[in-house]
Amino acid sequence: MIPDRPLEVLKAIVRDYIASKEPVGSKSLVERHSFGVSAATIRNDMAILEEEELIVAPHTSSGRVPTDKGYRMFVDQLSEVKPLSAAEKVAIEGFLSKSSDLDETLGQTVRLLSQLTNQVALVQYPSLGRASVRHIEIISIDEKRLLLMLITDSGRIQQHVLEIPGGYEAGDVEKLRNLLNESLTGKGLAEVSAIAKTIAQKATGKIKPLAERVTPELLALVDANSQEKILLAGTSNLARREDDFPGSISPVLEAIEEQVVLLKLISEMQADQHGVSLLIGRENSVDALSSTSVVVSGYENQGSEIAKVGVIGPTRMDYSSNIGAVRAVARYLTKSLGGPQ
Amino acid sequence: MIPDRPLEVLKAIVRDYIASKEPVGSKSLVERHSFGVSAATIRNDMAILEEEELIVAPHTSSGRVPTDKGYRMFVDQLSEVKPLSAAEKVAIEGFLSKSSDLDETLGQTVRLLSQLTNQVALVQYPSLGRASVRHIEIISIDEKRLLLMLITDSGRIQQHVLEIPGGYEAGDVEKLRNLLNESLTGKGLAEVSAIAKTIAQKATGKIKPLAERVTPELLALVDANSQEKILLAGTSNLARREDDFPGSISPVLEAIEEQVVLLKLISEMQADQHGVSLLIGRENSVDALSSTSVVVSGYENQGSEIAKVGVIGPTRMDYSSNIGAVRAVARYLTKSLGGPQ
DNA sequence: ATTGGCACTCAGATCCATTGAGTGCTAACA
DNA sequence: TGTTAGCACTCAATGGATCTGAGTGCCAAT
Repeated sequence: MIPDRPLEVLKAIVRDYIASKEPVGSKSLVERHSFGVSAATIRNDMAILEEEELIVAPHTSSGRVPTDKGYRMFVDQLSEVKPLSAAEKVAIEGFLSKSSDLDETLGQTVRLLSQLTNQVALVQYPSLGRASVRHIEIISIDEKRLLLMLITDSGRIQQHVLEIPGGYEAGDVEKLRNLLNESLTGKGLAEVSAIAKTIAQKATGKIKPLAERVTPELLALVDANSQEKILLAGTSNLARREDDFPGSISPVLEAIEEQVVLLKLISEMQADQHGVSLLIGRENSVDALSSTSVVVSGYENQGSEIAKVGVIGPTRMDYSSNIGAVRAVARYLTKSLGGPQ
Repeated sequence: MIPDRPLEVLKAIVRDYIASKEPVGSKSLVERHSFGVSAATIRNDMAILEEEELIVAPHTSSGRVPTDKGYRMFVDQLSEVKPLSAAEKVAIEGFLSKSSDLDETLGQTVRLLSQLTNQVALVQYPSLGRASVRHIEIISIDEKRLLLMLITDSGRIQQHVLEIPGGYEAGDVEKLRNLLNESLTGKGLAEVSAIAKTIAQKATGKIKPLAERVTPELLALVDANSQEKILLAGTSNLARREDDFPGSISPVLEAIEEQVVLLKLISEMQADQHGVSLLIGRENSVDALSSTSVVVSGYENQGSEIAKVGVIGPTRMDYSSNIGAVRAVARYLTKSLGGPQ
């Protein structure tokens, strides 16, 4: 176990390093903070911290820098996070109270979060594990094309245009729509595939060919729907902090653009005491992201946790305020989505 | 007018500089190309080019680098562009023949183009100047919410969820939908706003409150629809070429993320002889983009030119192949969109 | 018009000495 | 036992000073 004062020293080192980007030494430490002991004593404490691999010296004789493990201990010790300023709260309220459309809401959220934190913000579209069908709609576009829509109770809307080479009759479309809605509304997405197949078989007479054309597309929509999706904003915020990345930022940007990688990463994260979860540096398994940290929180849609929202930035980030911002935005997002019910 | 050989020298300089990123000098020039004259002669030619501000020497005594004006002359001289490889053509065909959904098609296109060129690719959503209403749909989501949809003949689909605090009756919705479609289908978007207002006034009896709730939202959809929109892909490709940008790339990335700026830029561009239009370096008015070039081509949807697709990258880019790729992708995109008609 | 020759320039590499922040250790101290 | 002052030591960074070489501009000869 690490004694008290060394722990304080660690916190001070993290804070100073985050603020200055310079390795911090014993002298500047006693100057800036009032530990009531001399630099030599601090040096002894720092030796302990180095022993524990919480800090490291970039060069034999220079100040110390927190390791991933050091940051981790720092955030775990973090009892309260920096609350948002009044102005920030107003900004959040204003942004999120506008719209009731899922796409818009998520888009605004992610832009807001990136502005609030000056980091790259990300939001995951509601996952479909527990979602169910709210409504299925088939709309006539022209003589040979239909628009098939699937609306889930999580508010996600998926649509696809399909060609009907031989044309169709309005009445048949109407019948099929009613049939589909009767059998599928309220069912979980997982069940849809089984049920839809029997519909195609049971369908009688004229609407059979139409049903056989439409149901596979419907299944494709379900699939596309359960495909996870991420929205990003503020990529340039990463570039602005170029020098926090050893070689070049480009591999980092590439990794972030790769949705699959990001999805895997955040889906494995579990919320901790603050309702917020974070991965620091090499704690994540993606090599290109070894000098970034990810801060996410789950948000809820109509009462059940469904997806994550958060930021990604250099390990040397202001954890306290980022955690605060992510948590606040997740809460407001939950409120905004769950509200109208 | 610039004599023949100096022009050839300019071309050689551009090509060598694009390939090597090193300022190119008279000696390496005669080595790599067979001009049949000595380095001293080339130096004289280079003096002419410098006089014309087509090339410039970064330092008093170093090789020359093309200026924006030099690049411009180079591309204007470019009689044929590099054709795509067979593999690239296959990739394009494969990518674009899949889907008939506008969103998907544009998304795939932009990713394809960014891979093909290793640049940041962009595609503008069809503009709405000449678009008209194909269909308006109102779908019941639950007791107190409706989904309003606007489908234009350019294939763009816009939707919005709206709350009806007091609830509504299915029959009224049906009536309103029919009313709206009867009066608006086929009308240009510009006319919609005038017509919709009279509808709200003319609506009688029970459906009047509903009409008054819905029509403003419909107008909002039209607005949102005529708002231009751009899709980007491959931002990390810019970062990979960091050293082509003087200070830092971050202002460049910021400018590119700023859709308004980009839209203004590309909407002012007019196609030239290749069906492709380009802005080189400071030819564009955005300061942050002064060391980038933009290559765009218009694409058509159902026969009328509606929007642009292209790439943006460092001035020191391979114009020949980028022009080729942009042109090819624009053509295939036109084919893919205009096809199903 | 082209060329060989030559003096000149200047960015970049290399080397070296200096500086100073910071360390680790030890011996004295409370 | 924990704290401190003192001191020798390390090493990245800084700033000349020097060297090198690719490349230029110009001139006289062809």
